[in-house]
Amino acid sequence: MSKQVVPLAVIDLNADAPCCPPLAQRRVPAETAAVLAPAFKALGDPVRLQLMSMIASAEGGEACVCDLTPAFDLTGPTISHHLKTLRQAGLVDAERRGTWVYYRARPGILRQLAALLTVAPADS
Amino acid sequence: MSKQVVPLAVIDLNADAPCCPPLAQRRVPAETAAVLAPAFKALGDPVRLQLMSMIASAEGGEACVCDLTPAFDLTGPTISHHLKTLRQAGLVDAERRGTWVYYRARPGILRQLAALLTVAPADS
DNA sequence: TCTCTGCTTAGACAGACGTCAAGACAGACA
DNA sequence: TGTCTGTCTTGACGTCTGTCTAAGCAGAGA
Repeated sequence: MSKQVVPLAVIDLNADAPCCPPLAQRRVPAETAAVLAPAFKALGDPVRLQLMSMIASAEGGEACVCDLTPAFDLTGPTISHHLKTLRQAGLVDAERRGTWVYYRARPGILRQLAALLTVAPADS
Repeated sequence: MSKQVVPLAVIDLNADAPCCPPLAQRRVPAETAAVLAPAFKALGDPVRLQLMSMIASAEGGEACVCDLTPAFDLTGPTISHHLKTLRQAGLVDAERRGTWVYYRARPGILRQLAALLTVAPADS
């Protein structure tokens, strides 16, 4: 797992414009890879991928933990742990309002990742 | 790490057309998540992200292991291990020609992943 | 056939990850 | 204020991952 999350902020993960050219267009520099790989890693678990999707596709753009937890055969702490991983990867934001905690997706970084994976329309 | 790679082939990772609507549009079903998460996981390491980029952006669409290995401060077997991971995730293909082994990216699955991460242009 | 080069596989080890149980904390309501 | 509900944090345990060294396998050339 080559070390741990690098807290580099050289790349603005919240910017709307893609930070980097597509992966297939130019070689990704080591610094960029170190920043973006943790985000891919966070999406590399089926539970987190579904959580991310549930949050991003939720009405109003945010989802309550109380809605997320029952959707899985996992305990509350485990879901909380996965949500923390998504938060640390910069993929979601959390906010407590009263009893419940609400999670909201950060579209900026999703755009960065999508842009990086973009491939020319016809060359398969 | 929630078990191991699921060998499901319900989703055609080589199809050119996206298999699934964007993650932020509709909730990703468990089966889809189980198939696509390993691909994200494979990209979740800085070394593999760079390898993938070097292969996908190489002239002629393919890269020789002999060109990839010297680009990292890692031993040959370690690079070979990472390439195997990318291969098992369906992200690249390998072919031996004479003495050297060449790796080629599979644009289909990259398109699937990019499509899944696609976000509406303006909602951040 | 023999030897050399290049890549993969096998085995081992340290560290990270996924999961759970138990406890702590924050807010709502009587 | 006291209690209840709901969520997060902490600690522990088993498994997986990333890396290395050593060994094995496949072609090329003498």
